[in-house]
Amino acid sequence: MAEEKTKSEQVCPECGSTKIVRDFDRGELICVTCGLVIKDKMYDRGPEWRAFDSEQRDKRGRVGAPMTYTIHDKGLSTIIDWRNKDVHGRDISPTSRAQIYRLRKWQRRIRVSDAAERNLAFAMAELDRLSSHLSLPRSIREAAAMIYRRAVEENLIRGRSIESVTAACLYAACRQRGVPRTLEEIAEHARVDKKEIGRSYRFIVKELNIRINPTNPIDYIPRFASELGLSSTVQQRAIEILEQAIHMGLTSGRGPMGVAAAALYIASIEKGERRTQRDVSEVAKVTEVTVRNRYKELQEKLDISIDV
DNA sequence: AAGACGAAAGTGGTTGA
DNA sequence: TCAACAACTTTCGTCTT
Repeated sequence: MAEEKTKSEQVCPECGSTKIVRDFDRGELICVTCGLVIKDKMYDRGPEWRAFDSEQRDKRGRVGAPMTYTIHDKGLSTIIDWRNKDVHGRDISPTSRAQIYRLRKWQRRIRVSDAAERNLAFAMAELDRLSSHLSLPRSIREAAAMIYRRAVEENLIRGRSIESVTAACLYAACRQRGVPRTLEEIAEHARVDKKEIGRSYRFIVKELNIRINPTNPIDYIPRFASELGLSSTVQQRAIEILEQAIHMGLTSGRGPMGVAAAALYIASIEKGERRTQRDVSEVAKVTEVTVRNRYKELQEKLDISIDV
């Protein structure tokens, strides 16, 4: 996983350090000194052009998914009808008739590629919208776009909505790069439900032979920890616990988010920054019961005792 | 009163015949 | 295609702090 990092001018609220890097892969700002995740929302704001006066601004003021692309042709394409008559109803001479035939032929071709283009344009816009809402870095978008194009080439879109497929591609890209975004989070911003996205996802992954590693619970730790306002000490400990758990095979078959939540819960108590099961379960999007079951399990198998 | 606990029944997805 | 299955959820009553 490539980690692009650049300096920024921000000051860490935790330790006052100015050594803050931007992790584009995860869409997070991270303090190097104390490990605090400062902000995990890096929205892609606005367009890439600059406007130098108000007239230009008005002309270029559209940002986001161009919804009109969904409407067939926007009514702009030329129509050459099948009759060999000109606008006055007179017959067309044989010489120009041949020309008209050629025109018809090309028009048919153009219309087809037009539809494909429109499809792609809509899909890309949707991809941009989604990844921006989810604060995903460019690299993920590119990866998702690549997958989408392959899906189009292999005719995998037929029978599925563009929206569900784009969401599925995005999720696949996230999984591939180990960037922690859950299917649920993607579904929140997509206009399709989770089930539908999941179905498209499985289909595409299978058909395109995309190799995907099982989700690593450790990937979730920084994000969950920062949402819970936990220190880097706790994070470290949680990761330690998870490494042991993975080593002992306690994570296979378990939902990665449940395990991550449990590890954080234990770590938070150990380090005297206790969070309730409910708080932890909320950010991990699992139930308290699951957190309980997982943490009991970890506690037993790893021989961790918590004195309260 | 809030948090933690655990039992029991229900849900959606995977697997193997 | 169907049934068995494990993980997870929902719900709810009880105990603890």
